[in-house]
Amino acid sequence: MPAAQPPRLLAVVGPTASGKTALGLNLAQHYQGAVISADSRQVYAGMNIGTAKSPQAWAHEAHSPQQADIVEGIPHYLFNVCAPDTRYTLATWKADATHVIDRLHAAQIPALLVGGTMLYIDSVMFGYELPPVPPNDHFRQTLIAQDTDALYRELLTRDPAATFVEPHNKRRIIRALEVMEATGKPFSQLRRQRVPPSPDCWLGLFPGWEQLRDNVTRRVEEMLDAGLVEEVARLVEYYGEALPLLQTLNYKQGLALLQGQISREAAAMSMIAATMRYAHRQMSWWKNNKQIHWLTGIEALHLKSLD
RNA sequence: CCGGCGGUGGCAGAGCGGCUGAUGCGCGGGUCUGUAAAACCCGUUUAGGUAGGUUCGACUCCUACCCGCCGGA
Repeated sequence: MPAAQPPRLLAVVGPTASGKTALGLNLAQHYQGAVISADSRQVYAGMNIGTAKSPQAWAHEAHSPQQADIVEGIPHYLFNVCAPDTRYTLATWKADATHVIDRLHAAQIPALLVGGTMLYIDSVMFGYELPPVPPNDHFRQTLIAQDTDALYRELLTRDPAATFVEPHNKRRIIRALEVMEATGKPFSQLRRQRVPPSPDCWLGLFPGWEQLRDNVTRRVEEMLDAGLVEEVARLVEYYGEALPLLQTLNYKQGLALLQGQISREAAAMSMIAATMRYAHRQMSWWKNNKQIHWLTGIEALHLKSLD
């Protein structure tokens, strides 16, 4: 629970369409804080409607990560910080978020980490120390053609403790090999390095599956009405239909709709199903985090009187 | 009305006269340290239109009927 003392760093998590954006905004207004979006897709300029960005934060041009978009008077960081054809990963986000948090703390401004990208939030809240190994496209390309089983055997040969890497998850196996290639150290060792869990507060918002489905259903219609297909058309025009980000939830269906492959009704149904699936994965992740104080939507409405 | 083709799990869709009837999707659960709205793993408990027949044994062969699609009168 938020105390009378303003938090330095508060994570507001919850599945997509749970209402956490509104909750985060309310809390930020209450504490006179700033919001940092912890969302792997909202970082992209030009991906506005399908990522459920607040209309006030819609943008087609990227700006500096240190610059905030203002929503209802509250600074929101890490929206629109790169173009859809650039690589922006966990490490990029963590570095940007850390800089913003440091600056906010220096100015005594509470930072509210609001978003649904589980790994991103954990990276900051648990202080992940990521191996300083940027993606090596050449290295990856040479391995991607190889047999997954052979790559896995090589991984275990080089690092017998790396059994937490799943045998068929080629992407992760290659990443582990990439890190070892660059550092010469076992991947399992590097992964364990982390600072003690942050004492800061976690707030979770989950209104229940039925309510969530209602929210999602409504939001999908709103996205289509707001011009999701036009947004997709714009992305296709600028970056081509092979843009990997077009495989993102909502954009994938928007593309199919744009190309006349499915009806609007079918697109909406598919969007709802995909979003609910994502929500399940999110909840599955947070289930293990005992630090989260879970709220339902109704409790969240009364938060202002809780301090 | 005649002829042809087809009816398999929630959906799509294979093989086979006898061994647990694939596989994909969906659904449920899970993993997670540089693609994470990604990637990967596990599960989904007696699924063969109906009625007969042939056979030691039929989802598989035969007959009739029902239903669907195509073509012809």
